[in-house]
Amino acid sequence: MMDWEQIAECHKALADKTRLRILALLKVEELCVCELVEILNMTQPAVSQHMRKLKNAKLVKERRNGQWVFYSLDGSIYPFFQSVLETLPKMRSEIEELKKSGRKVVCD
Amino acid sequence: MMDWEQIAECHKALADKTRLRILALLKVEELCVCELVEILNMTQPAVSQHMRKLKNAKLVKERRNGQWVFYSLDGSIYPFFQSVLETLPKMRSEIEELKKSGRKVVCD
DNA sequence: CAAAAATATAAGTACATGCTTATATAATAA
DNA sequence: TTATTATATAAGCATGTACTTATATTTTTG
Repeated sequence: MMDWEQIAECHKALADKTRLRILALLKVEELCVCELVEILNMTQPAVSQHMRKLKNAKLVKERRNGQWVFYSLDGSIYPFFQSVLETLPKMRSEIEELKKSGRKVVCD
Repeated sequence: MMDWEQIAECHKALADKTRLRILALLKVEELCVCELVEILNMTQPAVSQHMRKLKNAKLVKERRNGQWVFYSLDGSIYPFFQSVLETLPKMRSEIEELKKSGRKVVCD
């Protein structure tokens, strides 16, 4: 069973418009920080700090590939996480824009 | 469809240990402020301020009966609210304690 | 190795949050 | 009507949050 503090921590991570948008973007596909910087039009440290909060709350996991760090959804420890994600507005078009602009990171 | 700001507001309301406990208590039955003050062992203004946040986020609704204001769960506008509630630790025993101590409010 | 690119961390600042105490409002009871 | 009980609101304060700019770390490339 989960304790009060941990459930509250999870909702603190969800209690910010920018982090909700990040989660909605990761629902489409994994993304690295520099891609999120482009899409969200925010500074790199601001995005990095949001990712740290999401990671500490165990809502995302990271995977390093070369110079990039790719983030993807996790959240499996919270039974309600999936249904929170389903409520978020769709962000597919923002990622399409990124691809069209040629700024999608391609590696491997 | 719900906007980012409103979803974030909802999670801000859920991002506090005390408010999560209040919701878990209201899952058992509707309660008035003075009962919550007893159970949570907090000052009355502190509880009132938490109830205002929950009400503004549309997670609870209020019903006045005489000098008491009874709060009960709402949250129907958020598709994920029910599954958030199901994750919360049980609080049935705390309300049993209140009844045994003779501090349960009886009216009508 | 030195330079470049991606990311993380640190310090500073403005604003939000959760409590406190004091006071206001509302309904009931004497 | 006056006192009592329940609740709400307001102001003040300590702490937390989300950004900023500056700098550190990590990996790749020449």
